[in-house]
Amino acid sequence: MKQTIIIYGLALAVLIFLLKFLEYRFFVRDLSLEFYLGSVAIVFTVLGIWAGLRLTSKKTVVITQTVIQPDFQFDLARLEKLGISKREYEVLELMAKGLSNQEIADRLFVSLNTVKTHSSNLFLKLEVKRRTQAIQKAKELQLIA
Amino acid sequence: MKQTIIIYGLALAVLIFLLKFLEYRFFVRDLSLEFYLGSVAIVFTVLGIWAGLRLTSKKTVVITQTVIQPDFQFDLARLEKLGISKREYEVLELMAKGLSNQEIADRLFVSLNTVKTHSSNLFLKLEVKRRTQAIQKAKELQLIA
DNA sequence: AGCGAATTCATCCTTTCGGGTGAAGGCTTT
DNA sequence: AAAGCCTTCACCCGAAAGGATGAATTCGCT
Repeated sequence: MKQTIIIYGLALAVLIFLLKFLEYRFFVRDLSLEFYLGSVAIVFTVLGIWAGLRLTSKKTVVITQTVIQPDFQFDLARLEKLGISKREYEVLELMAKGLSNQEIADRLFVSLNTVKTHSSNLFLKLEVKRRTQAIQKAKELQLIA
Repeated sequence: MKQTIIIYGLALAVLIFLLKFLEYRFFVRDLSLEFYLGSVAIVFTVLGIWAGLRLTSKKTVVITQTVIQPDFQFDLARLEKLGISKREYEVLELMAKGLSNQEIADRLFVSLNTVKTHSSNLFLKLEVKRRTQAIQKAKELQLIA
């Protein structure tokens, strides 16, 4: 979250700079105000869409590999029984990929503290003490692949 | 999709109307251009974010799939190629079971420092940075079950 | 006997984890 | 409106993990 704001802020600064630059360099004021506003609107719409995408992007990596597999089915009932939320599950997935809390935070666009909260709750719900055990147990319970 | 575009268009129209209205009613031109632009930027950023969310929140289906390897066999050649020693391998195994360094030390009857040395060397040889990654990579390489 | 690898342990230091607590805002249900 | 859960974030603190380096001992092999 903090990172996203920072990036957005930087982009904003750059854009403002560009606008002022254009304003003084090419006398944009001479152009119609509507055109000016339109440009700004378009740019920020795109920026907004980008931010929106970043904030909700979820990489769905499909591992394709042959071999007969006894289909792993997403046991939602099991998740609910343990009271694991969607966000916590996302953290669990990334955790199982070997990412550090900071890396998970960056990927989910939340703060490190948030990830720590989620992981702590995860450990409680999975009744484990460490992330390595959480990964193990999650695999045993077929919560993750 | 279509609905989103329509709503976006309507919102756009309303905004334009509002802007023109403000412009003529309250002489917004007298306000600083920066303020005017800022408002537009903010509004369209929000609109963009909203649109981005609408366009992507359709359905994030997570396709998970397990891939189990046929029979696992101890590939000693692979171990040697990586230069992983017996002791390091033992540490790796216990590590993969979710044990802490201290627990591994107790189980192997060595000191904590020794385990840390082994694990550090393991990380170097497996070219990873954390134990979770080491476990992953070891499984990929079929070094462990 | 000697060389090299493996094993063991240590110290110092930094980073990462994890526990505990509090809190704010959003969303849902009652 | 109130209650409850989810999500987010913050702060503090201690434990665990990891990096760098040095060193002693043992073991296998020539």
